Amino acid sequence: MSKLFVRSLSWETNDDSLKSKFSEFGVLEEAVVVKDRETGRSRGFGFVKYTNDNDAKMAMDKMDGTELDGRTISVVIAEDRRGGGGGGGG
DNA sequence: GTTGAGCGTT
Repeated sequence: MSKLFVRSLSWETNDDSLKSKFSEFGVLEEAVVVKDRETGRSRGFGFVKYTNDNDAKMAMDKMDGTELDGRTISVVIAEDRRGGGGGGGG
């Protein structure tokens, strides 16, 4: 499993816009843009998960530093924040 | 009608 954390996203960037762009580097298992739960606006960052670890690194290396919707985005390996990790912590 | 560092929700 390879999850990527996209930062510096434009306010107009949506899940579809993000996917449409990253989908060119590999098959996206999930591409979503974190938005405010109240208003629903984009918080400026999103997540992208690839079905292949290689594709993830490719996109991360390729997309990172590029421009999206007019804003230079940053792509980095996202950490597993949600979920305490199956099997209980040690 | 706004804002700008960061790791989300079923």
